[in-house]
Amino acid sequence: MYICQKNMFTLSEENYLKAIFHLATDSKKGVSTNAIAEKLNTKASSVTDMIQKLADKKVLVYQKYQGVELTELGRKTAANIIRKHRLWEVFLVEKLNFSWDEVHDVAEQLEHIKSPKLINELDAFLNYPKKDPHGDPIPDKNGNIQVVEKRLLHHLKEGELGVCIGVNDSSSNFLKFLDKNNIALGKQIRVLEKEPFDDSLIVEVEGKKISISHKIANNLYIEK
Amino acid sequence: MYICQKNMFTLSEENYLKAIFHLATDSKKGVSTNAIAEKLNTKASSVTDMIQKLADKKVLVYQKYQGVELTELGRKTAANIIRKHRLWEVFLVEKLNFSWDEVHDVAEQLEHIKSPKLINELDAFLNYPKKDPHGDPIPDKNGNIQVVEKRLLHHLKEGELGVCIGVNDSSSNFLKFLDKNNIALGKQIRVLEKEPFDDSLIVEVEGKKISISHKIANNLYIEK
DNA sequence: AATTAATTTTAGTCTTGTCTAAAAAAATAT
DNA sequence: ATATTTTTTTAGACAAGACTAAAATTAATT
Repeated sequence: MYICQKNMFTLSEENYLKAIFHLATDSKKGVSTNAIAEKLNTKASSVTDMIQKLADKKVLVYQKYQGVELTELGRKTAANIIRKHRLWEVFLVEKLNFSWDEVHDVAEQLEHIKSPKLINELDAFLNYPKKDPHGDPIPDKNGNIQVVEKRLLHHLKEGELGVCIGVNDSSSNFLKFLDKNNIALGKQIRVLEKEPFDDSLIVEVEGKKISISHKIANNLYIEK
Repeated sequence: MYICQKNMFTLSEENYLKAIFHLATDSKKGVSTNAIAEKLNTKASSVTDMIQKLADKKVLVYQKYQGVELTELGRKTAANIIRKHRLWEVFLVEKLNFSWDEVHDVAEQLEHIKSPKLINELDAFLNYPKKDPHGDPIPDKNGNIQVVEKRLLHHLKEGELGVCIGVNDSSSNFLKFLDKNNIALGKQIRVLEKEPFDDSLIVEVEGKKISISHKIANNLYIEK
């Protein structure tokens, strides 16, 4: 009978799994070595080393020069890390007075704490939240993630109204911009004008007109 | 002008500092290489390597063959880790339904999370607790630890009564034994008999007589 | 199809933190 | 005071995870 390894994955391995998971849901294709390297701020050669190791551990399938794909085990493991990350984010915002632009770095550390009881109790303590402070769905215990129907603000037509339900970028700078302009999850946004020259928008939020650059409109999700 | 390193100490370095801190308060003398090795379940040669590194970082003073002593910086750093450990223990017990014998391993991980805001907010959220679930004092922000006056149950005389205020050993087995016998922090214990042959005691807790071995009596603190 | 460009892998090195075995120093015993 | 035991340090090795530089493979162009 096998004894299950206590700390199944190292910190590094977990970060690779998470990165590959995110890249895979973005592209629906095999994930390339370079893409992983860029996401993790490391070098392609380091990635090659690690994905060989992860392939040995059966969390992904790897063919030389062909990128990687997560196995079911790999997906579940990654989803569990993301579950922990997002639950901690909820905790930080709801219980410890963090704002949504402050949580990422701390959650990045907390997501690696190993204790099933801890995360289940935290889930209960927070009343089983379904979304994190950025509107992202929290995977359940089994690694299933609810699919959120959404589109980018950029894709709304002139005159259309939508409710902000998420962000594509969780960087502090972006989130602070949104705060400054009174844009938050649940707020209504109406596109008044679309400027074809630079793809910027004039939108109305809570009665105020503001100008929104293409980059901003491309990182803000509106309910479908 | 110097830029202060963000993650000043590695996981290993923090564990060494904590171990040395605990050994130093126990013995009031210089801490020996072997003692550190035993505490950390490692080898003396590894300890020598690490204490040289920590001496370079000015957190301890090291003289070949003479053991080590923490500097003020070293003490503060260690106290801060212990502060985090104990605050997390309070959180786990008070908010997440952990029992006092379940918290140690998880707190051992959580104590290494780097975020001053996190720990200050946690402190406030828990209403600035002064003791952890095992009765140990929680260091303040500046690394000061309140000295708790106490003595071992073993040192009570026949007929003496005392209030249980702490444990010397936080192992799950010991704490479960205490639970089983209704011994908890704040409970009164009276020594009825002392058996000289094996140093065991007959004590009364909540009206019940129980027999306590020397080892138990040597790990239970009574208020002074 | 052949050449160039980009991506990926290999080979070899480095750092951190650990280990074993052997040497050196200190403590203890005779 | 000398011999023995214990403790501590040194020397050399190893694994994980990262890096650089060079080689191999695939993709893109002409």
